[in-house]
Amino acid sequence: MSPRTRAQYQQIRRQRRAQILSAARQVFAQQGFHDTKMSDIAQAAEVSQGTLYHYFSGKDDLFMSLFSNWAEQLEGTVQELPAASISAADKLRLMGQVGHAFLGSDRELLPVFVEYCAFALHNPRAAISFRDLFQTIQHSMAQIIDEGIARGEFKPVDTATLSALPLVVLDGLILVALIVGRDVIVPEQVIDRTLELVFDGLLTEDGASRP
Amino acid sequence: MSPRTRAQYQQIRRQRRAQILSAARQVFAQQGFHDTKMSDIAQAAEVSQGTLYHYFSGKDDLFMSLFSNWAEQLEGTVQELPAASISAADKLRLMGQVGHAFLGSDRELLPVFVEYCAFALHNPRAAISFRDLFQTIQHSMAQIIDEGIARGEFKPVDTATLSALPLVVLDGLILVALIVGRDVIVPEQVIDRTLELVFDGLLTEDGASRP
Amino acid sequence: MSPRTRAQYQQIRRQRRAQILSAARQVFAQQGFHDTKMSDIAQAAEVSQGTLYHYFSGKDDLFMSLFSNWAEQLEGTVQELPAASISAADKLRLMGQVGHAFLGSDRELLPVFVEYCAFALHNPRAAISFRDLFQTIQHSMAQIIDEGIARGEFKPVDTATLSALPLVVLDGLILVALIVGRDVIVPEQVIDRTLELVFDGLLTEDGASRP
Amino acid sequence: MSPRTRAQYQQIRRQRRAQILSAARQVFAQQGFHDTKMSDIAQAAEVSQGTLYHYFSGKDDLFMSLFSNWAEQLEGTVQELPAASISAADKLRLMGQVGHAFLGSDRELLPVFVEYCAFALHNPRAAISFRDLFQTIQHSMAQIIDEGIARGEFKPVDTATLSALPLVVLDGLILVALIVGRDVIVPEQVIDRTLELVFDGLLTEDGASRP
DNA sequence: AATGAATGAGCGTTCATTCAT
DNA sequence: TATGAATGAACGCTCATTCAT
Repeated sequence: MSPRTRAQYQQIRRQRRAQILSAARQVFAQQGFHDTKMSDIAQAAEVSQGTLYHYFSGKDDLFMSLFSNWAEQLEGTVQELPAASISAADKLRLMGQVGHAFLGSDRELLPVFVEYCAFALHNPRAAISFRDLFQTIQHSMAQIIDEGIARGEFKPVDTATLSALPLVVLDGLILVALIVGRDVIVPEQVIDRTLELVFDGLLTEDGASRP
Repeated sequence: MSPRTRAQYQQIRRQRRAQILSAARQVFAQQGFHDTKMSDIAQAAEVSQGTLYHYFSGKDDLFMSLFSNWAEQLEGTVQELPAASISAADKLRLMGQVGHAFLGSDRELLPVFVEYCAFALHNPRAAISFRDLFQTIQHSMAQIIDEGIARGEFKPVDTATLSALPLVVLDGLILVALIVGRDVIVPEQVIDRTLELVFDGLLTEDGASRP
Repeated sequence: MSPRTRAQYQQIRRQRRAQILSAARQVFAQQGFHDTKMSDIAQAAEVSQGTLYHYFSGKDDLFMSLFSNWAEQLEGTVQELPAASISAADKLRLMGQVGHAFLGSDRELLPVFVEYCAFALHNPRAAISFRDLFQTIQHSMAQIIDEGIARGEFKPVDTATLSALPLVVLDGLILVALIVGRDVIVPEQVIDRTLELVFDGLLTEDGASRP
Repeated sequence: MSPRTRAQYQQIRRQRRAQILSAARQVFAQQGFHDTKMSDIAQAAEVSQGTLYHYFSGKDDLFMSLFSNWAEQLEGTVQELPAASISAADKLRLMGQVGHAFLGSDRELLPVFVEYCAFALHNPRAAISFRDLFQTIQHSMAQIIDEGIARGEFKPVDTATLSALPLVVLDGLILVALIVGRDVIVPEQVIDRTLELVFDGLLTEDGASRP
């Protein structure tokens, strides 16, 4: 009877937006970006096609919002790492755990991630979004390494360059694992074995003797 | 106007096919797979659209042939590595050089490569082609590592798992470098620094003392 | 919060309606009928889209109401002309002044007027509205001419036909002036020179004496 | 069997283009620009929708080509007038005949013409095309008037301004006649009576002697 | 084999209108 | 009455592929 308040409208919009993003995630994951029709998403979200355009300016925007949403979460997790009160080596191990979690929890999003990379090649805004994620992770990684060096845990290394490795390796793993299959490559194992290898090379005698 | 021999016809066909593939490589590299029209390729190859279909069954086939052509060359190069009469460590260094070459020589193909990965997510034949490349490289890598271990150059490691690293890292580097730009990441440096790090951890005292 | 009287409600409604029509006039004038969205009008009028439909049955109705509003004013002005206590020739001159005023005062409405004509081609109700305007003007014009003939001011002419000229010329002028621009044609000059021509006659004595 | 020659292809294209334009003329005339779907035109032309786009870049282009085609013919006719070896007054009468012909021969195109004017309000290219037509006619008219003045047939008048009249009056007539109907206005009569009026002068000696 | 005109299913997007609150 | 979220039919345009010559 009485008209909805502004707050009620905001609530409705927030819910609908989440509902659409959720549906889009499922459909994009199953069918891929290019084989997904807006009508598919509308159907999955149980709204009309027109409604999609009240919340997103188009298919591209919807796709990018999906990525942004997810990237924010990952960034949040990674940014907390350097502040933990554990050794730098353990922080690296935690970074590996983040990789494990990433590969495991949102598994349906992994193909979407790959398509997003291809998408970003020809979409500057998407590229910027990706670069921000990369630099956030790189920054955390650099902090950890530098701390390790300062503490005498790690040998002195080219921090700027090596801090790129986490996302590089993770991306590569996702790519390869999705295409060749888990029967050919087990990404979690690659992460763990690589960390071990790196530790052998990175740790000082001091650091290596840690319990 | 003298009637051509069968051999001459085959020669002409081979040339035309190469001509089309070359044009496709340029156009795909510049515009991306999805933004490239068959008419664009026809124009670049200076043939009619119909002619494309005399040499390839469709756009997908053309795209996959492009990848296959290039993968064969890479496989050839990598397969020769294990047989070289140098130390295992040097073979790893050569593997790094192959990465450098890959990143440098066919730079225009790198975006195509990324798109091919996304393409392979939803195309089994393309996935198989990619897996073959992966396994070829992995196999060579495993031979080198095992040889290094057998010779006492390398510490004993999980060969099966670590031999996945070359393509994983290379793929990740291509992905990230293309999107975030060379001003943010220099893939060749990452390769070199990573190799150094790995050598520190991988080489035995014996191997490490090599010149 | 005291309950409004019926009269107050009607007053509010009248104001809102005028507010919407005013906004519509601006937007239609700037963007044209087909490029104007109901949401544009709602925004300009600072009401919601739904409110528009409380005052007008739809976009067409809004457009036609705009025209009617304006046509009524023009009709009122023209209908007063014949009763003026001046010579018939001066009444014609006044008719020219009305044209001037029309071209000058509501200049932003002129494109809307042209679009309304195109609109009326396929909308019978709009056509009737336009015809009423035409016939009102034609009727006044006929009265003036007949009066002039009766008084001996004018030669006897085909009143019924010539009385169509004012709106015909005015429409043509609006059309042409809007499209080709005022640097190519100055409609006020055309009106004045044409009136002079009509008053004086084009032919010299020689030309006038043609058989 | 043998491939078509370049000339054969040109022939095919010319025919198809004419075929499509002809169909478009009919459909646009019947349904109006905005109510005409490309599929309607395709159906009327007995080609597929895609074919339309091989010959025109879109609906707008098709519409404008229609106008251009027809304007060229009218321009051709009018441009020949000044060179005729008859009196200037007779040339004016011929100009009137052109108007008659215009109103009669392509009667189905008249509504399209009106819509084109509204279209040109918001399409610069269309406006230019219209302006070219206007100026061509104006130029011919100016030549005739100047010749008449030079010969002593006509009184000296403001040629530049009055030469705008033909298209202005014709446009106005088309507009009004189409909307109010031929039972209310007969455009040919208006042309003829107006020409008579212009030739003879409206005012009596008495009226003419007014200050 | 080569040509290029023709196809037509398909899709992203728009926007006037409706309706629950 | 006022709101604005929701609707969904509609349409212009694309482009990989086919086919007659």
